[in-house]
Amino acid sequence: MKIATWNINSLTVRLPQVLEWLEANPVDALGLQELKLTDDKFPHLELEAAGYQCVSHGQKTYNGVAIVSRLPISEVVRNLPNFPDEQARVITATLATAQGPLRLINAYFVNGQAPGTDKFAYKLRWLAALTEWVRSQLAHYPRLVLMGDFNVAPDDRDTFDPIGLAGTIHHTPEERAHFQQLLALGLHDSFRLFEQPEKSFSWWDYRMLGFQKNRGLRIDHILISDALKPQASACHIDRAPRKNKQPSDHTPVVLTLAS
DNA sequence: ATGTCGACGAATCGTCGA
Repeated sequence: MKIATWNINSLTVRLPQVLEWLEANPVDALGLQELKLTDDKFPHLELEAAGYQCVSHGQKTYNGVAIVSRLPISEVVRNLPNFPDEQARVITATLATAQGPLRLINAYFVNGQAPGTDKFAYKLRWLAALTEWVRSQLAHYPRLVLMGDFNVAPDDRDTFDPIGLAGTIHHTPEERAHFQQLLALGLHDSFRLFEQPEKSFSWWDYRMLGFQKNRGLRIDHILISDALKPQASACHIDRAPRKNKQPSDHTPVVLTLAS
């Protein structure tokens, strides 16, 4: 089975690309981030016609996440129960797979703007709350996936300019320590379980020909629990959608689990 | 620093967030 994550930067604008991508890449589950629409505007009919059930946690203008799945969805939790938040950033659900229940946490991590700002402080508080949520979920669901737009480049391989961008947002020691704390819960960065091309990125700035120059970051991740690790057979970044005429600034990451 | 997007409210652009 295949599971993917994609920050689509407005589902209103990108729905045709999502449908096109799913047709070419019929994954079992897709986590979306930055819907930028409310739940009443979520395009259930169009995705159902493509064979997918969806659960969403949206809001107007900003943020918003959804799980799009061919597998039955249950036990949906919106946002972090331990962290009251007006921003819609997390949706957690159970997928009924042939191997049993799989707990899927799909998140749009806080951007954080810059170290020293209020937004950065919010990012660190949010990260701490997320870690506790993942810890508690792992205790109940050994088969667990945490994926989404992490807004963290875990190490120097994950940025086009490790020296020039050292200490800036996505690259700070605090953010990277939080990423390591997530791994310490018993999770694995599935992308790094396999040999990958150098300079593999999942996001490129719209400005200054970022994609054309491959000035990007790897900030979209799929973390899998110890129990799922033996099943993982591949993980790759699909750069193709970034070449579309009106692309998202992010591109999908796809995990393959052997049955 | 920002050369790009997208949403929004109020206009036919300015502001915010990323």
